[in-house]
Amino acid sequence: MNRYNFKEVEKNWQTFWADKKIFKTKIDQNKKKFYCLEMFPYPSGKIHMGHVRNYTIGDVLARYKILDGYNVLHPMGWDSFGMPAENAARQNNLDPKTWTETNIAIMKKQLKQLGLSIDWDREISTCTPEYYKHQQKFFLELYDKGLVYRKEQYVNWDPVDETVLANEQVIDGKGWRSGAQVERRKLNQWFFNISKFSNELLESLEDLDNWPNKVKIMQKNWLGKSIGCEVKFKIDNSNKINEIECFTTRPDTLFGMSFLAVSIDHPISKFYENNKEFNEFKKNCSKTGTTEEAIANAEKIGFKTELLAINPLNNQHKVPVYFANFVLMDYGLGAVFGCPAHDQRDLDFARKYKLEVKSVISNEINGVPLKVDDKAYTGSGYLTNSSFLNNLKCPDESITKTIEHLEKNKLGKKKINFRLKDWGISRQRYWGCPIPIIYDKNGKPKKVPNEMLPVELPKIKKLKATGNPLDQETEWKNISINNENYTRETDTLDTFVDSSWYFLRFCSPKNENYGFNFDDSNYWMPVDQYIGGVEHAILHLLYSRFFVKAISYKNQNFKLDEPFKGLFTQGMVCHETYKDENGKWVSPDEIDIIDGKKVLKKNHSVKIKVGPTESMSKSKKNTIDPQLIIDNYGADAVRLFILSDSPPEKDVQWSEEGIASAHKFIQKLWNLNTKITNEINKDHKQDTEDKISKFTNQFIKKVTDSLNNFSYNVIIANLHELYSFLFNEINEKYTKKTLLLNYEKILIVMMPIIPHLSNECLKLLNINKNISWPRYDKKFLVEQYVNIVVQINGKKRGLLKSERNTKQEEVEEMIKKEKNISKYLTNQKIKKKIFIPNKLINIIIKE
RNA sequence: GGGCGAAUGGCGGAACUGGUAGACGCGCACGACUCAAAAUCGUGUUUCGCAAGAAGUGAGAGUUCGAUUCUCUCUUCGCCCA
Repeated sequence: MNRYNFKEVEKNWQTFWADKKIFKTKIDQNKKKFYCLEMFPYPSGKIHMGHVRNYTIGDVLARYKILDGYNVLHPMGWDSFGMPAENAARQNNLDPKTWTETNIAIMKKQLKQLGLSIDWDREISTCTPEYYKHQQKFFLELYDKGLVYRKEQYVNWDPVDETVLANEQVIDGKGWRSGAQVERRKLNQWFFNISKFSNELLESLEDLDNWPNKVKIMQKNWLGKSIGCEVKFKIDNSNKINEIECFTTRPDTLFGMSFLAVSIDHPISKFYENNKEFNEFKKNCSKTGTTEEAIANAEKIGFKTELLAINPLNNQHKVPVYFANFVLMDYGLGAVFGCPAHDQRDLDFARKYKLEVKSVISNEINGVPLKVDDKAYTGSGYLTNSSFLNNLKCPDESITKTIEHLEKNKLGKKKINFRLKDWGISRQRYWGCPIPIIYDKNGKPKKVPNEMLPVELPKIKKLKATGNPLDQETEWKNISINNENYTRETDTLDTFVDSSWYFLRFCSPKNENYGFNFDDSNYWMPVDQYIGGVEHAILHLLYSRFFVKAISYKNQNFKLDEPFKGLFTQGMVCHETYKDENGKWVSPDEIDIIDGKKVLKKNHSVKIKVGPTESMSKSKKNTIDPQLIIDNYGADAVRLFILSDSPPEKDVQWSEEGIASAHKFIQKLWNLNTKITNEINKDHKQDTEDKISKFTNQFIKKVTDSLNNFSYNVIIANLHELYSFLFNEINEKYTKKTLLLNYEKILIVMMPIIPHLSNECLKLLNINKNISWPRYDKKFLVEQYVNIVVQINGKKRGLLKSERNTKQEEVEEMIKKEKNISKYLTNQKIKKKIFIPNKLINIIIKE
């Protein structure tokens, strides 16, 4: 028997698909469209197993939909701006562009080796001027719509590297590269007004039925809608400041108030500009990071002013006003009132500054206030100690009633607040999309004129270790328009902007005047199935959703509520971890297995400690290079294995045994094909048609159902069942016609999973007609004989094989004849019988 | 601290709207082929028990004729937010 030469076969098919442009897609109004998109990769060097899994899952779906008669858009591109290129450039003195392009070439070749059904004519790369030109136009479009603005914002500043750090680059308050203590510094930054759409972003989540609930909840929490109240507090003893307005979600605890806290950036801070101690305090505050977590975990500190605020509910009670580090200017109004008894943060603050702690909640009507020591009480109960609010059920009734009272007396108003902040898009980096803004000599920002777009990145010979690279390019930075001198904006856009609209670009990747063509986007959008890692559950997906809403905003030609109709988040690829005697990580390819024990390859006597299975990462050295696997086992084997062991949404454990077994199975299917081809050619006279047709139709149903549920691991199990059925069944039993008819369908069903082998087998059978997804015939799904479970008192006591639709009385007769079952019934009184046709009979007897 | 989810053999996992728990694969054991090994093929493989049988889906309760599936409490783990 000839061995399957996967190298040759896979290469031939990949060449055929590429040369004939089999997966090139055009608009076809007569066909239903299906837009299948996987999150595009960052070109970091070569593909990793995570990519293999992501793109295999997508490819199975795309190929299935093509066969099922859809017009499928399945594109691929490169998220090619970003820090790694800049870091690599700094370390090895390379041009980020060259570095990126080299990586793209390698990874594209690798993706092709996986046999993906990609329309490569639509390939895009976000770092090309052809792409980011349109992004700059979008920026200006949003600028015109009032959705872009500039303001001062705190950033993480690394004083040694003289650069701004992203939150994840700050480790324990220190810069990831320099190790210097990170400071908070204010910089002028550009923002997208995403918070304008907070409510829409929240509400249209409801319509996303094909999104994982988990992701929707994460987005909901991120948006963080809270219903509260803005309350005005009169200031008693100042002739400059009359009142301070606070936002609160718990106005009902006003009678427990013991201080007012405002942000150091609050407008009233201008009255303390010359106060030495206040400036000292401000400086202290800048030592904490900018993340919510850092602020939450930092010690709560305050600066006491001489001001006294009055409780608006009784106009009597006076409390001190503090500047505090835990109040942020961009949440609510930058001012809160503190009720220590019922808020942990306020309690910590009150204990530190020895402020009053007054409990205003009791667990019964007319009860005593709950005692609060070092834990604030935030649960439910009834208001007490609260004058006319006493005995209101809290939190629900008490909050509504308090707000009603405040509104009626013009002391405050109901306010819906979101946690979501505007999206800061300025990055002090080189390898990103330049912001198309220039400044006149007064520093006033102006749009770069349309005819001067794109603002291209200048070539930089050597990136300096410190500072903002574009800021140092004086020749590029200074320009003159109509004899007026201007300086360019030297920040680039957050790379999340690049990926917020690439799915639109795929609809018309070559469109010249605008990022996409409306006819194209109307046909293709929304993405029917988006597939990627759950790590993008919040930011990337939220930003993309915002972008689509922002483009639709005030737009006659383009209306789209949501970019991604369906979302699927796949799990990670994991592998065992290994350590040697010294506790150093060891990679899987440094390991041999001798007598079932894992030992170090170089020195067979050194035993390896096997650690837990964890997601593949370079730092733990437990990565497997897909290239080696493709070379040794072939793409079909890789696809088969990466889908086989776990459901796609869960983590999968990569194992050497697993991939080897997948590879063997490919060989077995090939041998089976040879065997079947021989039988077909023999064209036996007898025909047991029903058996194979029944199997084939059930197989089609199972696989089709599993494809629609993303139960791809079950499909692989079905393939194994298929193999053992055909291998044992086909000998000399079928006519050529029957065998061909069924086998052809089976091969088509296998195509999405293992396209190379299935196509090759079909070719050898000379089947060239139009291939389409087979329909199953329901008549073959109905079994003539069924197994009926016999239970006595709910316990299984036997199985009866009977004809379909056998009546209860007949089943009971059969039971009487079966000694093994009827023995349980002798001399017993039957209380009850439950009969489910074709399934089960349960006989209840008296104990 | 809050939210969400998960828990099934030695391992990964399957089980449609409550109706035969453990499909399929890995591993392991035995057998065939072989001088031998690899490869391949076959048989077996939840636990206890020689067997009949009994127990069994993280633990405990509940609903039901019947619960891996539904409800409640708890434990452990994972993810997200703080």
